[in-house]
Order: sequence, then C-alpha cells, then structure tokens
Amino acid sequence: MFPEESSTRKRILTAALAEFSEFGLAGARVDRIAQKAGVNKAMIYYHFSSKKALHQEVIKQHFSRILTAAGQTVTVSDRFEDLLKSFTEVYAAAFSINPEFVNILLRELADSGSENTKMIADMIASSGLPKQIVSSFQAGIEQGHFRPVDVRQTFVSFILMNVGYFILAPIIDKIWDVTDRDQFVSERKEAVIDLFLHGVKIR
Amino acid sequence: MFPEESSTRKRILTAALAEFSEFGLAGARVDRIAQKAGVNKAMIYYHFSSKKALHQEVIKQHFSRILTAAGQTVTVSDRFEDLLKSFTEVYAAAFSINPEFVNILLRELADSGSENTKMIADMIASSGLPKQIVSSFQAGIEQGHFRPVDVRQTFVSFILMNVGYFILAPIIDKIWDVTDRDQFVSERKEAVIDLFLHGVKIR
Amino acid sequence: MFPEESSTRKRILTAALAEFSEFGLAGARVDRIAQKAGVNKAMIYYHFSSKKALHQEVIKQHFSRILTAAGQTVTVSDRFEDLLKSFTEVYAAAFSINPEFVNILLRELADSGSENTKMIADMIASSGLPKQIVSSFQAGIEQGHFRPVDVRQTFVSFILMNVGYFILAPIIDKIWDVTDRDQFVSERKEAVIDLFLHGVKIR
Amino acid sequence: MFPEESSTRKRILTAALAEFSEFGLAGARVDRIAQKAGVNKAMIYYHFSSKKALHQEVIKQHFSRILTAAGQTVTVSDRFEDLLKSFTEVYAAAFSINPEFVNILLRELADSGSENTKMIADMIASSGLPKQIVSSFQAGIEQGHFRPVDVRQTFVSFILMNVGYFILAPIIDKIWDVTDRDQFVSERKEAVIDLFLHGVKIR
DNA sequence: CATGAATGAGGATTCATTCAT
DNA sequence: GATGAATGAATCCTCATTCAT
Repeated sequence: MFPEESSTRKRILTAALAEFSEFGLAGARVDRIAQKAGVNKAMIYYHFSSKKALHQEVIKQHFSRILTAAGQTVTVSDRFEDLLKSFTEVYAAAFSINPEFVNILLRELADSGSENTKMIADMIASSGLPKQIVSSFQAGIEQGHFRPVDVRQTFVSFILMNVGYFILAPIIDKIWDVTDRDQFVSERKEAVIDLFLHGVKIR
Repeated sequence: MFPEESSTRKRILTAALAEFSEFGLAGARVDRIAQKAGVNKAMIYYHFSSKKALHQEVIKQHFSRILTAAGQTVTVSDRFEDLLKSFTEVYAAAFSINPEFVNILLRELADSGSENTKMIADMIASSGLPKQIVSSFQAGIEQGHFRPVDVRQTFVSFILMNVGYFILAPIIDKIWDVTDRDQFVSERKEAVIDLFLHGVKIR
Repeated sequence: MFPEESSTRKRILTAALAEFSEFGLAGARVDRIAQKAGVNKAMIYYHFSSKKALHQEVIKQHFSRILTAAGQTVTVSDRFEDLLKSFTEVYAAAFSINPEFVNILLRELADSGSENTKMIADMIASSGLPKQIVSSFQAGIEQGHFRPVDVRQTFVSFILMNVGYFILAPIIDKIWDVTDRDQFVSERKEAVIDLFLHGVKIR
Repeated sequence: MFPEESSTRKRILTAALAEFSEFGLAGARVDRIAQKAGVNKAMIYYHFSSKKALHQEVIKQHFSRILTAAGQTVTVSDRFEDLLKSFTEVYAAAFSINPEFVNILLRELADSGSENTKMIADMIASSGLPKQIVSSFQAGIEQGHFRPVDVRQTFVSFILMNVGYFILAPIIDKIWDVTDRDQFVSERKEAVIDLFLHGVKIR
C-alpha cells in the first residue's frame, strides 16, 4: 500500500509519528522532526507539502498498518467465543505494540470535526471487522444461544470494555492502584470475556 | 471552593476553557482567549502567571465543579441496582452538559506524563464515588447476589461501558451509523445496565 | 487624510517607502524595514497585516500626498499658456522632490494587472487635473486659437513629454550625454512648452 | 550573434524571459523557470552560473534582438518626414510585438544603478539610430525647413511621445478611457507626427 | 484594574544553489 | 547533458510575555 518509499521519506515519517504522538499537531516542531529523522528541515517540505499534510500522512499510514495487521490476525472461527477471544487479543496487541497509537487517536478524537477522525472511522468500517463479529453475534441470537439484546449497543459495550482501558489507563491505574499494567491487561482479557458472555448468554 | 472571583477573572477562565477545549494547550492562543473574554491580553497576565498556569487552573476548576456536581447527584441507596442506575445517569449528564469536558480530558490523557492527569485522578479518587460503588458491589457478592468476579476489573468494565462512548463517539457514530446521538445515549443507559447485571448476577 | 498616525507607524511607513522604492515588493526585506524604522520586526505586523498590505498603504499614502500637493500648486488661470507652464512646473517638482516616486511608479507599471496601478489611476483621475487642462484646451480650439487636433492624443503627448523624461532618464542621459540633470530639466520645461504650443497653435 | 545555442539553453532563456518579465529579478523563481522550460532545475545551473547571470543574459539577448530588428526596419530616406514615420512605426512594432519588452525595461529603470540599464543605453547608442535622425533633423534646420530649436530636447520629446505611451499605458488607458488599445496606438502614430511637425516646421 | 504598544525568541516555509549518480 | 535529492541561509510571520501609562 505504501510502496517504494525512499529511506529519507520513511525516516521522516517515523520521526514525525513520534513527534506528533508526543506533542500533537500544534505542539509538534518541524525542526525537531527533521533532527529526529537526521535530515535537513527543507527535506520535509521536499517530501510533504506542509506540517499538516505530513501529520495526515502519518496518521493514514499508521492506522492503515495497524488495521491491516489486525485484520490478518483475527481468527476466523465458527465458534463465537473464539472470535471474541481473538478480538480481545487483537485489541490488546494493537495497543500494546504501538505506544503512539493511543496518543494519536486521543488527539484526533479531541479535534471535534477532524477529517482524520472520519478517515480512521472509514478505515475501521471498511476493514470489515465490525460487521464480521456482529453478524456472528446476530446468528447466535437467532440460534437461541444469546438473549435478544440490542446488537449495536451490546457490541459497542464490548469494544469499549476492550479498548477503553488503554485510553483511560493513566486515570484508571491511579484510581485502582494498578502497578503492573501488563498483568492487569492480561487478567482483563478473561474478565471482559467472562462478563460479556455471562451478560448475553441464555442459561 | 473558588471564592471572590472577579468578573474579569471569571470571564477569562470561561474563555480559556473554550479555547483550550478546542485547541489544546499548544494550539491555544492567548490573544484569542483575551478576545473571547473581552479583555486586554495583558489582563490575562495580571490574573495568571502564564498560559500554562491558566490552563492548569481551568482544568482544576472545571473538573472540580463536575465532580462536585456528580457527587451531589448520585443517589445514596441500599439497592445496588439503583446505585448503578444513578451512576449511569450521572456519567451521561456530566458528559452531555459539559461539552468541553471530553476534549480537555482527551488532551490530558494524550499528554503522557501530564501532572493534570494525576490531579484529575486524585480528584476522582478522593470524591469517594469509586469506593462507594465497589464496596456496595462487594457486599452483593458476599450476600450471594453476584458471582464472585474480580471486583476491580468488573467495575472498570462498568465505567468504560458508560464513559467510553462519549470518548469514542466520533468514531463509533460513523461506524454504526448513529445519527441521533441523544437517542443512542438514552437507549445506551438501559443496555449497559442490562448487560452488566446479567453479567454479574447469579440466577 | 491620514490623521493621528502614531510615531511608530509613521516611521515604519517612511522606512518602507525607501525600501520598496529601492527593492520593490518582492525584493524588500521586512527585517530591513524594521531596522530602518528603528522598531522591532513584530511591530510591523502589529500595525500592518502583511508586507503586501504595508506596500499598498505606502503607495496609497505616497501618491495621495503628491497628488494633493500637485492639485494645490497648479495655478488656476484663464490663459492656457499659464496653465500649461504651471503643469510643467508641477510635474518637474513632483518628480524632483520625491525621488522614490518614479521607482515606485515604474515597479507598479511593470506589475501588469496590479491593483495599485488602478488605484493610482483613480487618484489621478479624481484629482480633476486632467479634466481641467483638457477643457481649457478644448475651449482654445473652439475659440479658434488652436488647430482642431485630437484632444486626447494631444494631451497624452503633452504629459509624456513632461513625465517621460523622469522615467527614462537613466537611458536618455546616457544616450544624449546629459551630465547636469537639473539643468537639462530646467531647459526642458521651456523646450516642451515651445514645441507643444507651436504644434497646436494656429498661425 | 548568439550562435550554436542548444535547444535546452534556448528553452531556459525563453522561460526565463517570461518569468523575469512577470516577476522581476527578485520575484522570479528558479523552480518556475525550470518548470516552464521543461527542464530540471539543476540544468539551469549547468548553463548559467546564477539566477542573476541568467537574468543578465536574458536582457542582453532580448534587447539585442529587438534593436537589431529595429535597425533593419528603419527606412533609410532623404525625406525627414519619412524617417520620422519610419521611427514611429518601428517603436510601435517593437513594443507591440514584444510584450515582455516594456516590463523588463521598466524594472531595470527602477533599479537605480543597474548595470543592465547602462548596457541597454549602450546598445541603443551604438545602434546609430539616434544619431541618424538627429543629424537628419539638424540638416533640416540648416536648410531652413525647421525652426532653430534645441535638437537634443526636441528629439527627446519625439521619443517620449512615441515610447512613453507604451510605458504608461495602464494608467493612461484608465484615465482617458482607452478601451481599444490597438486603435489608440494606430491613431496615435499620426497624431504624434502631426504635432511634432507642426511644432518644428517653419511656415 | 486596564490598555495599547513593544519585544525577543521562535516557527513554518522558501529558495538559490549544489551534489551524487 | 540530465536528474532527484539534499542543504543552509534566509524570509515572512507568530506568539507568549512585558512595559509604560
């Protein structure tokens, strides 16, 4: 999807990702990006039309990579439970492996009308992942395995239980005295699946 | 808690809240704040030592007000279910009434080592709300009403189901075609309680 | 017409006139203007929105001043010859007293579609000077003093004979070995009037 | 005079002429010249040592070409009147056929100490045209056809009446409501000759 | 308290020029 | 000859902050 990128261009994008993640678009400094990338400041403008355009490209590529990886990792399975577990793993992996992911996402979310937010949403939607799990869940309801709940709301809840922690971690950790975040995440996976399944299954 | 504030100082704080919410600390412009507040730029420096100090004060006051209001609104009740509903209502109210709340929070969360994030967490912790619901839930487990789940993880899930939507709304709305956000929030309250209670109750 | 201008603003305008006259809009340096004016570079942007806007203001004020002065100097007379002499004097004075005048004018003329050129033309037209001399000349034709020539073309010729030298001086001086420009201008006034009157009078 | 120019070099010179005419030396952009010429920017530096050197070369060639053409077009005639008409035609042709001519000239004139202005003046002087008409005119005076006027001033007036319009056209057109420039120029030729001859002839 | 003016240190962007291939 | 990439020195403009009144 991003073929034949010159080494310089790649280095700029990598440096920019770090910079934008740490300082946001407004707080980022082009000088610093150039320094991190080990290139002349003017080279940034040779490859990208402006700081804003660079920012957009960074977001596009970063989210695209993560979603592609996620799509390839989700286990295709007939058993809804396996699919659920697979999703939980993928979420955790995506956020753990890419530390910049959360920050970039948070800053875009704070930019109310941000074009990038729309782009991200489109990417997620067109990845097909949401539809996949929903139709699987819907089937489970029709087959009598799950209570006839509001599918949309229920799945939103599932996403939030998974993703939400990574977003609010700094606050949650402080309030609940989470010291070992890795262990907490690890325990969290089971807890989320457990709560969700008990919440929807017919017994 | 914030007594004897001059009208000018208040106007500055209000204007600053809007500015910081929209643009963040780095993107905010002192000129614009002065203009919004209808005061001379120098007045801002008469009342606050720097842009950063103003930012901090804005966050402190804003979150303090919201948490105070939340604390006063939560219904004290013996029935866990009522307490749960009360919390859900309070979350929804806090986020709906204060549009700037989410943005400010998101931006602070993105600021990794942010002192403000710690401040916010402290405020929430010292409001006693988390402890209240957790001990109520713990009692329910001991009385045999709820399954013996990990209390911490479970309650984190509950928070995320409630709060998470407001944070990720721009993305969720786009993926799930939410057009009427108010109605979605309204439906959401019941769905969350329903999922959570089914998830933890012993039947 | 330009009342209550602060000393700083005036100093900037004066410095800018010199700079723009010497280097043109593209070649002018904001730093140099600030230095010449003895003010901080940022003050220029405090008083004017951009280099271009400053340029425009400089031109507007400069030409306005010169035209106002010219209008006040032209002798109102019934004798066409006196009016003619008066014009010649005024042209010479305007160009001699304001060395920047020519350069600024030349550069604007070179800017084909320049808004400023239109502005200058409007100023000249609305000064009433062209109409004044033309109607006086027209009267002379009707009274039988002058040959029935094309008034427009003839008056354009008169202007060019007067103004043209100042514009092409660097070339003319070199080709015709003009060493004492002041003397040449002085002789020129008579020569122009003489040629023109002989050219139009009926004898 | 400019032999063996490679196609690339020619294309650069043509593109540069357009660029310099439109924007002047300071406003011209090397990138834009390269783009217009359809060559790589570095090629410009392969053929010319700097932007300034290119500029100089452009002016040299352009004026040389125009003067050469003018010299070849002027009709050699014993009758002064024919010579006069020939000059008027040549001026009009030179300015009408080469739209860039005026702009380049104006910009050089505005550059007070410009070396190029001297170069242009030298070219004109060494073309012999000025001397030719002056000596012809001088002969006319001596033969009693013309009044004993100041030859230098008179001929400067003649030049200005011819050339001046093309320089001040943007302003003149606006003040005198010239809509059809071609027609105005056409009428102008006769008017200028008429005024000049009546101005100098003895009757 | 309040203001208009002033300032210094950036900050994004540009541009003539050069280099490696 | 020709090119894409690279560079350093500007260049315009901004912005938090301060000062005189």
